[in-house]
Amino acid sequence: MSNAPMIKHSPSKVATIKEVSRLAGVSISTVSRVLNESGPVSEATKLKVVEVAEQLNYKPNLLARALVTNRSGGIGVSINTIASPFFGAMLEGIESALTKDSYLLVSTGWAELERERSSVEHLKEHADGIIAYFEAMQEEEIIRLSQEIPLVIMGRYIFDIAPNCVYLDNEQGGFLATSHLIEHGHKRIAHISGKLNMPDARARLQGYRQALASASIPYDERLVIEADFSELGGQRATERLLERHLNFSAIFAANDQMAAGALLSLKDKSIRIPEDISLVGYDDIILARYLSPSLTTIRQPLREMGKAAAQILLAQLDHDVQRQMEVKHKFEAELISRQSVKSL
Amino acid sequence: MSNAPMIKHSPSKVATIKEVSRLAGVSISTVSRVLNESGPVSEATKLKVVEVAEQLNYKPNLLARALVTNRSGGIGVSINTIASPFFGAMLEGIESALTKDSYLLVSTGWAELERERSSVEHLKEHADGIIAYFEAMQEEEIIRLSQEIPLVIMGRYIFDIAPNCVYLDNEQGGFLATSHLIEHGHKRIAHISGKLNMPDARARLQGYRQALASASIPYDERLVIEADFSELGGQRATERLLERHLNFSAIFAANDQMAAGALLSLKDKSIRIPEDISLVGYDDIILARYLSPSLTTIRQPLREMGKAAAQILLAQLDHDVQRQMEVKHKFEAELISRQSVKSL
DNA sequence: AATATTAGTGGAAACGTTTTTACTAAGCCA
DNA sequence: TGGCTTAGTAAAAACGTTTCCACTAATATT
Repeated sequence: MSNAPMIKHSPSKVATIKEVSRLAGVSISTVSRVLNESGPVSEATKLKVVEVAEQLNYKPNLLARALVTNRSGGIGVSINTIASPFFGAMLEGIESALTKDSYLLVSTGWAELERERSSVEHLKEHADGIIAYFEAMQEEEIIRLSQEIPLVIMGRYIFDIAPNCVYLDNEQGGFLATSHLIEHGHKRIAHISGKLNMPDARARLQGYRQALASASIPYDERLVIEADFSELGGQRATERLLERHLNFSAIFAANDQMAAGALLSLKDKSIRIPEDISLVGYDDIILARYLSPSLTTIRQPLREMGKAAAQILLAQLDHDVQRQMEVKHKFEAELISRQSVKSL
Repeated sequence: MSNAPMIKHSPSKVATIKEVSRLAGVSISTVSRVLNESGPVSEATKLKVVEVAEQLNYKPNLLARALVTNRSGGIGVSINTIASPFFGAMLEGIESALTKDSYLLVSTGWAELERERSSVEHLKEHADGIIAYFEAMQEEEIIRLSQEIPLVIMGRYIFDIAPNCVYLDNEQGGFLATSHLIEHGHKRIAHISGKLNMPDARARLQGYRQALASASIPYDERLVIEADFSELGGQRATERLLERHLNFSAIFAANDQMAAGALLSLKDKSIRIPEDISLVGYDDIILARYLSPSLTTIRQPLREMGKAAAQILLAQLDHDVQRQMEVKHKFEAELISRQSVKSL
């Protein structure tokens, strides 16, 4: 390393509005008016100012601007984890909706209450508004939080702050998945649910029950098992399910990761998919396409939802209630049919 | 929506340092000294100030602080895309190294020159320093950029700014992958490389050649084909490779996505893996574990590398050259052995 | 013709901090 | 005892903007 080159940082004195005003022979306020188009300026001075600004390569100091306008442009996003196709897609959607002078600020909460709290606390100090996917935090706390800073909640419907929620119709999604299996002749359908303290998990289970009911299939609670949305959880749940000897012909897992776990367990026991047991997941993460067999699943329009969340937040920051309402809040799930389901 | 509740934002006047000073009966500067421990203060006043600050729930306005210190705390990260296990892991590593008063600012460049430029241009205005993974941007431009703002480059070694590079020894990685195949008795080994204008791709190819040479296997350029790091590219490359009828028994693909594409192509032609052809990928993205057969691959310690990049940048921002040098810059690849390789 | 509006401009306040400078009183060394 | 350092504090400058206010000159309105 001793022969490694040293990097010289040219201090490169950046031009301030003051220098622009001096060189253009006008006042600071006039420069500001020209650059922000915030007041009447004669064509001649406008030209002059723009020319000088260009020549000096003047870039307004965003910190100074932020201080006086009390708007930094930061949009904070709090999610469970970054390295997941689920949140990744959401983030991409959010980023796609950002305006030129806003920027994306990411912080992870790891689905733990304390970390979700500190994540959001941190964002509160730096961002103008927050988009959050909370897993651990309870409604009451979220509502309180939304009184302190503009907040859009993803993946969850909370009545008190409904205009600030972007969510999937999970009941419809659960219904869709289960109906798909029923249409393929399945009657004994197991369900691996997520943690039932989460509204998402409850809604999917509800959709499952609805679909059964619509087809006049009796609900058997022994066919339903609660797991934790993780791959390992899916594995364990499947094993316990098999131990019950309930003779089911299909499984609907409340997310793809659990479905992947189920797949591993079944393969382990030499149970063939879809010949012996059909499998449906939920989320359509990238993985689903690559599993073998590829996984039939429910797709959430995550990018669109992320985009909507950002649009709602930006509208709210502009106090544009109209625009905020016009954005779509409730999204519909879609069934992606692949190879893990077979007709009985 | 007409019955949707309205959210009332309590303006919740936040306390300023001025009010703290008034209530504590001291000057503003004293408050600042207490809170930043930046000067001598008597025990008595210290206590008083802390008490009042606590009582008012005083939080310094970070924008004001940033203006005067000329440090926002923002760490900008420019990457190809967020929704990928590769960059996701990197981001997690970066986030893990951030201090309490720095925050993560993410922007995507989509591997296109223009977008990489605007991404970084945007970050320059908001962040104190930047960590970037550039795919399209050329060395010369990167070097110039690094003179304008503290910049750490990931996944690439650039001599002129070596102390600011965090990268994998890709030659060693290519060597590892190829040697693994050779150890399993393979002699005719094809290589699907990435775009060869990228140093990573060149280094991996170089490692491949080194391994062949070490085993005294002659290099056959017809066994090497250039693709673009994408799944589809891997598919096409495999098909072209097969058309050449070169009778190879193994493929080393320069990343997992191309390996996944190769897998699809081979399955399509009813070629069995690993019985007929062995396959090694590179990167160990999550996908690799789930492919069928699961993919033997080369792992980059992405989290560690992201963490190192952040540490280097933070050290540099603190003008701590010592600390900056102590962080590891060059990382070693590791072979992850799974089911896609079989002895001949 | 008198008055009200408006375009166009500059000066200065304000945003909420950190930091520099200046001052006082006390302790120390010679 | 007299000058020198130092702890402890306050006042004020500085950071670089936006925005409010005041002013002039020109134009429009009555």
